[in-house]
Order: sequence, then structure tokens, then C-alpha cells
Amino acid sequence: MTYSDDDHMPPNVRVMYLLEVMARIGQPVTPTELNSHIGWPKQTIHRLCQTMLKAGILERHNRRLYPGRRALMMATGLVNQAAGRIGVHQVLQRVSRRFGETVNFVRPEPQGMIYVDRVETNWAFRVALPVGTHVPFHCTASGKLFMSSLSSARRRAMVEALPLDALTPNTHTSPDSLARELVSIRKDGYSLDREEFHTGMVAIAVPVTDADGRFYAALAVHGPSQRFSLESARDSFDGLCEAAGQISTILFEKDTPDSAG
Amino acid sequence: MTYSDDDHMPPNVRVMYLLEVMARIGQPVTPTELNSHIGWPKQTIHRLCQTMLKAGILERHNRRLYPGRRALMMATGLVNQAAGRIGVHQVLQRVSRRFGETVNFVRPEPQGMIYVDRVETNWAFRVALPVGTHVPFHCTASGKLFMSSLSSARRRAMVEALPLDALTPNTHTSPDSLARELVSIRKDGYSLDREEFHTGMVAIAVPVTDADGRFYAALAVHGPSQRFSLESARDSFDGLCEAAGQISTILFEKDTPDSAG
DNA sequence: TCCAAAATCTCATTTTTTGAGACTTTTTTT
DNA sequence: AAAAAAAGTCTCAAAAAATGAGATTTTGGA
Repeated sequence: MTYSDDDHMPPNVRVMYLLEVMARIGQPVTPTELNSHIGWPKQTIHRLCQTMLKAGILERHNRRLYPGRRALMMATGLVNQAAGRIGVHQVLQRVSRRFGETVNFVRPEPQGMIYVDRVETNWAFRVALPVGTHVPFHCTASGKLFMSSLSSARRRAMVEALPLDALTPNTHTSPDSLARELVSIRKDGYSLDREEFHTGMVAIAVPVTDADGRFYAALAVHGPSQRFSLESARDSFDGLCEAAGQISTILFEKDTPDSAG
Repeated sequence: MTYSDDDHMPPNVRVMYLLEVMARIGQPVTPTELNSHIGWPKQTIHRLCQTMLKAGILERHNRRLYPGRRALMMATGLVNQAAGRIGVHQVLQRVSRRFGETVNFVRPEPQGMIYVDRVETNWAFRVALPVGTHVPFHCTASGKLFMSSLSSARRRAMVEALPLDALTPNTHTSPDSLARELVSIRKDGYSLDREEFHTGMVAIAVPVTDADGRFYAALAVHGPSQRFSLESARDSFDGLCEAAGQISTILFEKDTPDSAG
């Protein structure tokens, strides 16, 4: 694609970006104030605001712009879709309370596995990765779990394409050993990170599957190897699977919105 | 201007339009299904989806597209901003004047219900929770109201995930009793806090719905049980519903330059 | 394995966006 | 009330992007 220059935003997306900025500001703004947050040429922002006003996406009162009904209705619809996922966060919290360790909800993306949601413990030792960060496939419990869910052809292609950088002494650096572990992960139903990403940190991940049983995300527990041994990680397997099932239900189970409990 | 032809949509706005359609559909769709709602040439919709995927506005699982993190963050911001609109706040003021008690406007978020706007009475007894605070789901009128609006599978999963800490002797501590109350809340159309959060404080909450009748926020009245009994709370039901309807109109209905104070 | 549907790529054309600069209106300052 | 500053609007030629038909590839299911 031609959009690959890093910070280039297609004109398309500018409407969206402008709404994002307005959402962040959180109150009605003049076009000039918008400009100070965005920095586009005066005329560019002016034209775009006109377009959006005309479309009913923005409305204006006393020279100040704010999201119009159209934007609000769209936003409400989107937020409603997400409202169901509030339950997912509650499940993560419960898992974290139960095991006393950090819990992550991780999804595959082309650039790597991404932390979508997390509940952290108050322990001093924490993973210093904010939500929204991408981590490698080959040296994380969730990344290996994801790869193990692929068909053998894709799995092989992916393993061979990955860089396999050694981030710790334990990181897989050969396609063969990685491929072999993926097979056993597939058999076991869970994936371990044996200090392969950060020395001193271990993790276990189990899959959250969609309505067709396909991999959707990984539910992972992370902890320092001193208090969260590989054995204790494995002990948490059953509890994790139960939680993964609940998350799957929240995300994918279709039901009549009416039936009583 | 050149955009005045009635049904012409500048390419700009198509990103927004596509999100609107997705919001209306309310669940993940394939590009082809989108096409059936929109009717653009195949390649046009394909290109736009690619752009939006690349920008993180959409995400994909199993060939189906759904709003991405970026869209959801924007949507959350817009929705919270709208909750603070002048007209909405005025309705809260009127309700507070009418019943002489504190009025809250509360929305669900993953960490708990959040107070987005409030009008307080001058009484000595007040809730010491500033706007922006998160409160638990299981022991507040608004939290229970929100959960009662979920589909049964999600409701059940959520009830089971919640900690159910006993903050007062009246707090629900068993998933079953909580679930049972949610069913009756759903039936009644309002939710009561019977001193479940703070001893001596009761509340009633009714839903504010969006244009499609889905839960948007809770409108709640709080007061000390001595002067604001559960009976008087229930008596305020009709007035609250009327106010909730007005808020819904202000936010979502077209025109209506209403004559409110 | 093969087949049908869906997704993706190609490309010449048309349309839109871009943004500098000039001009007009509004607001603020003196 | 006049002057100055700021905000908003218009014009235009160049650059960029969108368009959409048709060809091609990929995918998922039988």
C-alpha cells in the first residue's frame, strides 16, 4: 500500500482524527483552539469543519464546535457494543485477585501480540508494558499460544519468517525448537513463558476461543519467577480455563436479551 | 458549495458513515455484509476498510470487522462529553430542585460506574464522591440498573465475576440474590439502593436510553434514608422517567428547541 | 481435491484535497 | 469610536487521492 509512510494520515481519516481530538478535549472548542492541538493549515481545518458541520457530525453554538447528534448517536452505538466487554474486565480482576498476579488479555495483530486489557497487582515487580503495547510472538506465552493455534502450514511459514531474536538466554532462537514447542502447546492447551522474554519473569497463557472454537485471544498470568514458579503457573491452569470460558461467553454467546437468569 | 446535492457524500465523510453503519448493526460484520447495507462498489468498500484497519479504527477477527480500540476510545470521549451538555445539566438541576435531593448522572465503564455529572443539594448530608469517581456495580442503584440491561449470558458472567464485597449489612453478597434482583429491576424499570453502599443512604435510578432504546446512562437520586425513604424514592419514579426522557430527547432527537428552564 | 465466493490487485480517469495568499468579518484594545 | 489584532472565508493551480471496472488470487467449505 501507498500509506506506509509512518505518520501520514490519509484525508479520509482526518474526519475521524478531528473527532478524536474533540473527544480528548472534552468540551466545545473554537476552530482556532482545535488548530492549536492539531497544527494543520488554517484553511484545511476550516474546510474540514465546514464539511462536518454540513454533514451534521459537528454542531456549533457561539462559534464553538461540539460533536453533533450524528456523532453522538454513532458513538453511543459503538460504546454499546463495548458495554458487554465491561464484564471481561471484571473477569480479569477476579483472576488477578485469585492468583495475586498480573493478568493480561492479549490479541494477535500483524505487528505482534498486543495487550488489550490488564489488571495489575500492587506488587513492586511489574511488567513495564502499558496496555496497547506490541510484544514479539516467539518469546511470549501468548504469542506462542497463538501460533500453536494456526494450521500446520501457516505455523511453519510464520515460524520461519520470524526474527527469533534472543531476548534472554532462554529465548527460542531456532525455528525447529520453537516449532517443536508449538506442537506440545497445542497438545497441552496452555503455553508457558520460561523467562524467555524478560529474565526473572514467567507466564502462563490459555486461549479464549470464539463461537467456532477458533483462537480469539490469550488470557495470561505474569509473575516474577521467585514467587510465581512454573509449577504454580501450571496449578492455575484450571482456574484460567474457567475464566477463559466465561470471557468467551461474554464475547460470543448469543442469547435472547430477555430470558431471566 | 459543491456538496449541496442532497445525497452526495464527500469521501471524507465515508469513514464516519461506515462507522455509523457498524454502530447500527451492532456486531461484527464481513465487508460483504457491510456492502449489502451500503451498496458501494466492492473495491470502494474494500479500500476504505483497509484504510480503517491500518489506522486502527477497525479491527478484524475471522474475516469480520468491528470497531477498533481507536474508535472505542473516541466514542467513549464523545459520549462522556455529551453527558455534560448544558441542557442535560439543567434537567438534573430541575430534578434536584423538585425532589430536594442530590441527582447523579452515571455511566458504565470497565472499572465501575462513573459519576459523569451531578447536582448536589445544600443539605449537610452529602455523598462524598466527586464527579469522575468509580463506584461498584453490585451495591449501587445505577450499577444494578446497568447490569439488568445486559443480555442474560453477560449478566450472569458479570454477576459471577464481581467481588460482592459487603459494604453494609444490606449489600448483596450472593450471586443468586443479586441475579434475582436484576431480573426484577429489568421488569420494574427502576433500581433501588436500599442502603447497600452506605448505611443511611438510599437511591433510585432509572435508565436514560439512546435513540434505539438501548441503555445509555442512569439518572439517579440519592438521599439519606431519614428524609428520603424508599417509598418517597419510588414516588419519584414518574418524575424521574420524564426527566430521563427529556435528557434522551436533548441528546438524541432532532430539532425540538425545548422550552425547558 | 475442486469449486464458488470473497478478497485483492491494476490502472486510467475523475474528483477531491491541499495550502498559500488575499480578503472580509468579528472581536479586542486603546 | 477608531485602530489593531485575530478569526474566519474565498480563490486557485498543483498535487494527491478516490473511483470503479475488470482481472487475478486467495480462502473456506464440500
